[in-house]
Amino acid sequence: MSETSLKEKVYQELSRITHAISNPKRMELIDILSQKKHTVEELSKKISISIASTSQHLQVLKSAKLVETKRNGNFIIYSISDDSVLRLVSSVKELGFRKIAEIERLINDFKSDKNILESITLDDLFARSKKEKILLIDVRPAEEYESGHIKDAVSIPLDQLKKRLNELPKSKTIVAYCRGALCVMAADAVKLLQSKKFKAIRMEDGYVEWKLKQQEQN
Amino acid sequence: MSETSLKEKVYQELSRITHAISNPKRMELIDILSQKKHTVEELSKKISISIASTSQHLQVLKSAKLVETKRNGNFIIYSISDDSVLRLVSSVKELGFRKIAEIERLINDFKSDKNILESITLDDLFARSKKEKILLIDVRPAEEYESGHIKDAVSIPLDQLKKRLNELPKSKTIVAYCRGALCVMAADAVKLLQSKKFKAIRMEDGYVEWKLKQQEQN
DNA sequence: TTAGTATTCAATTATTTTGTTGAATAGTTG
DNA sequence: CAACTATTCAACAAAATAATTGAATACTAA
Repeated sequence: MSETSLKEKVYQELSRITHAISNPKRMELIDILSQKKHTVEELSKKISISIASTSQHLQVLKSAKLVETKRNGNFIIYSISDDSVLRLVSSVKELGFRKIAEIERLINDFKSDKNILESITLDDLFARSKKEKILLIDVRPAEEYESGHIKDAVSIPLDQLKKRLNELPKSKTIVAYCRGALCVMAADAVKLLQSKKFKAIRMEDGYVEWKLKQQEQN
Repeated sequence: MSETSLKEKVYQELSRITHAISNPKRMELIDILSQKKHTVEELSKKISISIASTSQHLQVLKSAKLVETKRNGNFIIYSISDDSVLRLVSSVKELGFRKIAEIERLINDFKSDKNILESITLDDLFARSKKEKILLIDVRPAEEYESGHIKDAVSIPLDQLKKRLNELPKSKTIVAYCRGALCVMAADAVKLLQSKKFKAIRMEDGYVEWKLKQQEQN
């Protein structure tokens, strides 16, 4: 009797974790925080709901220990609490991208809307970098790069790319990445570069995927 | 505009997956199905709610593509749809066992209630099996063993153990496993064996954990 | 075809969740 | 200390969820 009760409590606690990301806005919050720390106000703007609502969502995430807070001056900064959260989200995405026809359809629509053609994965990048000279560029906003980036990547935020083309070599293949499969910045960068006769290609994996891969190998 | 809308739809679909396991009963269903296929009626008994409710929960899981069905005679058999579901659940548990104080407390209560003392992990098992002679026994019900088991494990369901002690050697270390960290059968087996002067120890990982580990290595 | 049975559907009720607005709070900074 | 401000709390309405019971369905098997 007390046995089943204990068991039920454990399932209850476990489902509290998944409950925390069972809401689209909270899932989006976690995804945004995976890239970089943010204040409540910033997050509220990004997910387009009121500050009070955002705060409530963040508290759900916090009570499930998925995010943590730190004060900085007047602001409270939210961040992902642990890399195991990244793994959790990554496995949800894996399942979603693989099994849910609706998501596959959405991603294909997204790609064709944006004229996203060829792309490589992290594994492809490693393989190619052994055979040819590659320049890896991170086209996310500079703050996100500073908060963490793939080894050997150079920061060239998308909005600076046009002005900084002279920094880039025509002899190397340029690989651009941003926030992952659903981010359009790297594709835009590649389109610009290709129109200027650079050898450029998009990588669909981002910093988070690289970080998780690093850990696997240790 | 259509960009954010697409993004929102993706988060909505992703959260549908986590929503599916954001309920204790459904989490338990997935956990039960991780061991073995079941009919609706069997599942209903195991989670102690009505058949109609169980059916409805199963349909939520099915629409999120976490489980799938197959007819067998009069019965409809539910099973986990894909190993990526096991990975998802495993990452939820990892996060839960690591970060949620409440779960840690519950597990410790559980262990002390059951007098569960020493236990080893799969990694420990591999290491020890190179140094000494080990007999690995699977004490789950025979059906679960038949549905899948750790390589080289011998099936001795807990309720048969007493009668089959003569099959077991006193020279080897006996390692018993069942369904994982929250399953008490292996602990009971070890207690019985130790009282009969066997060298016995419990392994906290189960078949699911082993299966996921196998895949990692390929 | 008919009887039988496992499962699903429908309708209902109690409970929980989401998002809003406006007030309260806590902590910083001058 | 006092003013300021980012964040959280409280109260509410609308919507969604979980579980039950009883009826309907879909399939099997004789």
